[in-house]
Amino acid sequence: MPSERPRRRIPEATVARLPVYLRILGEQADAHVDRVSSDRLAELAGVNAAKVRKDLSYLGSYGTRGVGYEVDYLVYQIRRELGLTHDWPVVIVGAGNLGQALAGYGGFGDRGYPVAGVVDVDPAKIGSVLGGVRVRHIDELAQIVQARRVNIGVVATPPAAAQDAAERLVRAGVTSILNFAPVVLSVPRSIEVRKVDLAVELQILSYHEQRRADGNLRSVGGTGTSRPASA
Amino acid sequence: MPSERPRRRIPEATVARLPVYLRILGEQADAHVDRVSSDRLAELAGVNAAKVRKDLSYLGSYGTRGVGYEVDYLVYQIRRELGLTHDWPVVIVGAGNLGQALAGYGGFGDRGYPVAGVVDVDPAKIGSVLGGVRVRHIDELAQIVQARRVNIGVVATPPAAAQDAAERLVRAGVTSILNFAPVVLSVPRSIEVRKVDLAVELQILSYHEQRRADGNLRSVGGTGTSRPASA
DNA sequence: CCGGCTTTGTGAACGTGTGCACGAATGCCT
DNA sequence: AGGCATTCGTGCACACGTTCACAAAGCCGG
Repeated sequence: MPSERPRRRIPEATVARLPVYLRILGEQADAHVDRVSSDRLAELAGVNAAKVRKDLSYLGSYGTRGVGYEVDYLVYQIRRELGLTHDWPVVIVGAGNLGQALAGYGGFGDRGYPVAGVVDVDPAKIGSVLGGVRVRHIDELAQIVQARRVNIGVVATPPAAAQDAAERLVRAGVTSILNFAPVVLSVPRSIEVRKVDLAVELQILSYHEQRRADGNLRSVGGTGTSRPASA
Repeated sequence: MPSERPRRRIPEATVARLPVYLRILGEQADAHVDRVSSDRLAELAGVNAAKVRKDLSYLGSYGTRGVGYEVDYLVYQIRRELGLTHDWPVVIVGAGNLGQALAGYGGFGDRGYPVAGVVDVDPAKIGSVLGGVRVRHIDELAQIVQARRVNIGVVATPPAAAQDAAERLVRAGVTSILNFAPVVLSVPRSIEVRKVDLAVELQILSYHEQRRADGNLRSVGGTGTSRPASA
């Protein structure tokens, strides 16, 4: 058993793919498949086989030449690298539509990210219960973060409140933020921020659709009685 | 008035930033700011100024040296490039929690992506009304797509149903898909797919938290039951 | 025990994205 | 009108990411 220390510095692009491999490997394990080749894994993940091998090689040499990778062992190694050997409680700021949906969504705690708390500024929302958690006032944020040792905060506020929410999270001791507000958060460099923005995704898609249209039917060259939708 | 044809192929990385610039510029316009420099825009977008200039240069030469960019004009150019001069109706497959949330979420149609339809397989869900749209049976998908000229489909089904949903969307004529299911969709290369996956985002964050913990308290050489220190 | 088959791990080439640094263009002030 | 300060546009070098191609390493059949 080669229990090497996983040497470091995994490229970001690889880190972003590891969760995908992990999910696929989990499915394979459920299907009682005990070995996969990089080729097979690549096919299932929709990427290149060489990329799979290179990605996995950052974890260490856990494959067997001529055979492939043992599913269970690989699952274990990826989970370890992603820090999934224990739970990471999260705190949600904002109990509006999105915050409610997130807290209510079961597959949050199920997957190792239990909701340690939901906070809001609106007194009307405080006290209501979301996904088994009572909504508390945002002033209690620091207390929750410290008591439950929360490292990850979720910003689910309206855009105008997002920056303040982020600052409160940072002050409370959170070091990673998942931001759902369509706002660029300004936080210390040491804080890790990821953004989920529906509007951005749709606009990227419509860009491609637009190109498609431009290319195909160039006859319709309308400079356009353009109908701007309210940004 | 340099009304050039938008020539060239814009790099994906740039396309992904244009929506961010666009939102910021919109805010500036609302605040009656009529000119911005690349420096200012970079600050607001949280990126490098040279990157802003290079990104904008792909749209054409729309700045004025020594002065900056005219906000309104830039907004217009970005909107044009992103295909936001007209609406892009979307169809949502899956009327579960997520589908309901998406359809009910106002800022969908408001931003140029009206919900042309919501479909599901479950007879129990059909007929209910979400965000002003009646849920219809998935067999009506093709009809909706053609009648409303839908190019963008949203997959909001459980994982097991996602691939089928994608195939139906493609068959119905949709050419771009926004996928919320934690599944790698297999579709023709010509179809544009974007994925939004909460679990992946959280796992990327916990990876970084994990590293932080590993680095800080190296004394706990353990198998990973280490409790992360909140930095 | 050897030769052939399979599949990993990785060096090297290539492509994409980033950031610096500077020339070029423009407005403003004297 | 000329000089100065400002800011864009972009060539260039470097970093990062992807893909190819192949030697190394392991399994299996005879």
